[in-house]
Amino acid sequence: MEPDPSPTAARPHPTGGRATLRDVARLAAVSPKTVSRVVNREPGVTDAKVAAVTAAIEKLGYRPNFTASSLRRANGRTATIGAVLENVANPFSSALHRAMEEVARERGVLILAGSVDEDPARERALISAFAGRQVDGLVVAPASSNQSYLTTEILGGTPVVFVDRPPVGIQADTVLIDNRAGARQAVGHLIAHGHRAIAYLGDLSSIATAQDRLLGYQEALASEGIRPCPEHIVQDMHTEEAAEQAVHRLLELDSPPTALFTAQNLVTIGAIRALRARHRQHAVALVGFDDFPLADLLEPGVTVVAQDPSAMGRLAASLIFRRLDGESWEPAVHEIRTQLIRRGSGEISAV
Amino acid sequence: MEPDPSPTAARPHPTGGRATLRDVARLAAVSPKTVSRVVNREPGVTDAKVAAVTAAIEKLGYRPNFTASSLRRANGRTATIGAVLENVANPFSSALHRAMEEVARERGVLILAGSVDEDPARERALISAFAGRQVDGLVVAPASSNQSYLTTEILGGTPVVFVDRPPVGIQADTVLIDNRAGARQAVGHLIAHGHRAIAYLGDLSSIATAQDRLLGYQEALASEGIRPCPEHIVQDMHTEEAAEQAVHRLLELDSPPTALFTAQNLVTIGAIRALRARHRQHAVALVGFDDFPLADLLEPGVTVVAQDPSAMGRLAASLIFRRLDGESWEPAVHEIRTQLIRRGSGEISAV
DNA sequence: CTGAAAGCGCTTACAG
DNA sequence: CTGAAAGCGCTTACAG
Repeated sequence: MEPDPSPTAARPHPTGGRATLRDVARLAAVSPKTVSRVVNREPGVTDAKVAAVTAAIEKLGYRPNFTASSLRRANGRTATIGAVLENVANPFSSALHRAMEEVARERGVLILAGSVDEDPARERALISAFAGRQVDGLVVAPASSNQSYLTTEILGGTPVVFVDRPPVGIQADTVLIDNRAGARQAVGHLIAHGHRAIAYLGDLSSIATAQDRLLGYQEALASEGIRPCPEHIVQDMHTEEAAEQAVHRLLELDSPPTALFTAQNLVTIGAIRALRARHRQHAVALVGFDDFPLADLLEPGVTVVAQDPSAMGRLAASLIFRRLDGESWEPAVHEIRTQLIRRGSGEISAV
Repeated sequence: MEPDPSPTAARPHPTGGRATLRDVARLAAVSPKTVSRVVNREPGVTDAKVAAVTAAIEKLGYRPNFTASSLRRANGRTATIGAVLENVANPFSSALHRAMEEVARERGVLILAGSVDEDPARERALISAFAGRQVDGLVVAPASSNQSYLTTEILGGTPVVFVDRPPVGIQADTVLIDNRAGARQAVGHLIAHGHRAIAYLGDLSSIATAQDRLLGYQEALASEGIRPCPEHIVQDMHTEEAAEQAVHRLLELDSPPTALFTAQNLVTIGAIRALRARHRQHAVALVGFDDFPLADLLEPGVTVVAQDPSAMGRLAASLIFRRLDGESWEPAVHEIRTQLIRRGSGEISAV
């Protein structure tokens, strides 16, 4: 049995489906080429024909098929770029997305976005789906351990920019936070407030940014001649709950830390929950990596090293567009600076 | 001057650009149709030809042009749906987006998303750009005052679902929060805690949801025989700052409210800032409409009437897909229930 | 099991 | 100023 057409789905056109440029041409009694001229606002069509074509377009409810035109058009551009994000719903990714959209909109370009959720298979599937839809460029926050499979796209002339994490096995423009410097800044701030027993709580150690933040932590301590207690370094937490448990365990140690450096968003939140549960939020210092909404409304306010996802997104998008405009340069790494925001939790002094 | 090709952009194919199905056919010494069969995993091709084609694909770095194939394919589907959101970076929109993505991914469908920012012109521009790219369906959180211009799309057979706000001037599936009932629930909760002087603080009165929330507020009061003080009703706030100012003014009235019903997210945050600044957060009760991250970590925790954007997004996407699968029904409004979450701020009793 | 011809909706490259 | 022919990369509808 044929599926019933929707009751509201009357067909304005006898052949079913939408009106085409040809239909408009027929109704306006001109050639397809003339309709094309009118649609694309090319000059040199008599007013009478423009009027006839416009009327026919109106009458048939004709909408140009941009997809078909880009197949034939000289540059073949689809005016679409793909954004491979960690998770469109998390504040960092969605700020990136929004900033890219802003830059893209000025050029009439749309964004196709998708979430990877740290799944390498999904990274590849998304990129392949985007490539299949002929995106003009690709902004990728990589999750897999190697992106050399993208060589084909880059060789084919599609600009690719990596954000947040560096690519492996391939050269391409990359927009990163200076994670090491940011972590040094955070930990240095705690040291300046008299802390020496500073714990590191970080995300999956497989993630490059987590590795860099741990490095920065170690460097900051080393530069002050502090040797971190191995028990104070906790890695591989990817949820609030894991971080919460870890902080509980840390505070039950014989020599608990007096300060925490929480190297990722969810880890920061989890740590705050644990401190709250123990009524220690005004006693144990905390600096988090990555800002989050309402951090200033908590008590104490949460001191963070803030990233600037909007700046990253804007830069990533503009690199894409500059390449599409024909500019050319050797792929480079762009590092966006972090900013320490003092709100209280990081200014608790060691006793 | 011709733009220089990027130094890394060597051309694997003599004609420049990417390899096509034809190139593969030539290299594998088969017809284009056979390559098409292999690419689409159609049965009935000899192993030898499959191997030859696969090798050629590999050698040339061939990627099928899905856009071109959908132009010719019987159903013409692009496996893409468009999401017209308020702002991809706000938590409500991004939760909607994410939920739609989840449903879409199961079917290999991608999401094209864009932000309207309450600008009617952008709503139309986005929808037109999506339609031009032949999206299979459209999920729209409308900002303009009339959506009848979408009639053409719906008549053309493109499923359209409205979310968060009802469409005007057109019949289509719509997924809403029960704003009136939610507001009644919030205000009823405050009344149950002894409050009679309850302020309403709401978003732009031009927005349908804001109107419904005000109605719910008025109904809840009326049902208890309470007549609201006109000065306690403040509308048309669209930023945190505006809400903050408004709360300051309310608390300086001769008869200030003892409780606040903040009918939107940013308004809630702004109100909390004002209460904090006056150290009144434990004295003035507050119930917000719409949940937000960390609401439970503030002091007091923020009592809210929560919407369920994930449920809305899932439902909206599945309605699109059911229509695409050929199901048919009269357009209907689906109301998703709200949920009161008690966290402290709403349980402060009137003195 | 395989392929030649036609065509999806549009633009290019011409010719008049 | 206008249009007929060819073709973008692919699939359809056939024929063998």
